[in-house]
Amino acid sequence: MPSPSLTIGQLSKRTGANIETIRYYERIGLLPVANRQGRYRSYGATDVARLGFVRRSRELGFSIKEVRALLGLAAGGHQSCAEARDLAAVHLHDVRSRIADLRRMGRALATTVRACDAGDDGGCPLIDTLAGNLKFELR
Amino acid sequence: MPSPSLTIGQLSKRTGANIETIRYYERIGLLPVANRQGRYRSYGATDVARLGFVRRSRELGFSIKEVRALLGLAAGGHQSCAEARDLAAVHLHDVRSRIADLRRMGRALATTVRACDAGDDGGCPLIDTLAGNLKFELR
DNA sequence: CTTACCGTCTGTAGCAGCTACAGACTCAAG
DNA sequence: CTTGAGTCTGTAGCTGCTACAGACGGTAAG
Repeated sequence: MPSPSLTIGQLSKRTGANIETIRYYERIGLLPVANRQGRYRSYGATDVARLGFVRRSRELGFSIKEVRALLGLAAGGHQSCAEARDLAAVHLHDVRSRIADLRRMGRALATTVRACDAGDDGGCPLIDTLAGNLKFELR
Repeated sequence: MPSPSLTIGQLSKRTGANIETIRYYERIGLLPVANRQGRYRSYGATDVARLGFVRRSRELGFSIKEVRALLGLAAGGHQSCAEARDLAAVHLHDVRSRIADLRRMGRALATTVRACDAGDDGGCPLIDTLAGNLKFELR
């Protein structure tokens, strides 16, 4: 049997991707220009798979550019795996440094919030910190 | 003595904020419209302080909107501290959930990268995962 | 005096990655 | 026949900058 054809709305529900996002992906060439049934876009199993790939990649934090590369590699053969691996490794490194940044922020925020809760002295610890009265160091 | 007046370039160096960013902040009303010496913007101690406040807030990950609020609260009196604290607490919560997201990504990435390194079977673990062949779960 | 160079000015456009319309259409149910 | 849901295209908006282009100002060397 031929793959059952989905409307954009059905594809959206099936993949969790927003309709506007799907059209956006088509516009930027991340998804191929969809087949039409009349004037409506019509999707099959391949489209579901490709969009799923994109969604999962995005959920792992890959940029659109990286997703493009991954899609290319997915189509390629054996040694594509090494390239994909490297792409992921670089991205992982990036994710880890973003975590480190956020943790630094989190620590500074927690410190000042706690100081505010203690509410001991005159002045607001948070605002004083932001104002540069370095009772609490930012980093 | 009057506060020594700085050019935008000097202010930029002193605060670490990019020149274009300073003008951008002025445009969006985060900084007041600067005084002029002739046609050039001229900054004093208050400006250095205010921009410093903004920069530190941004480094803690507060959005522009939140920075606006914090600036307002900084000008306010005693009970502003509670509001500022709450703002920071909400933001901290947000930071922590972003960390959690990133950690999830990081784990999934690390798993697949390791699987790629092991390089046992046919097929690329990373690409297979993205393709939805769930040998390795994403979350 | 001229030329060169630096800094500044305004205004606008671009980046990522969507999201949100407006206004027109198609199609099926009631 | 009408109504409502879904879809279509095209464009503009969001956040927080960053990057020009093209003009002007001030200083210093030749």
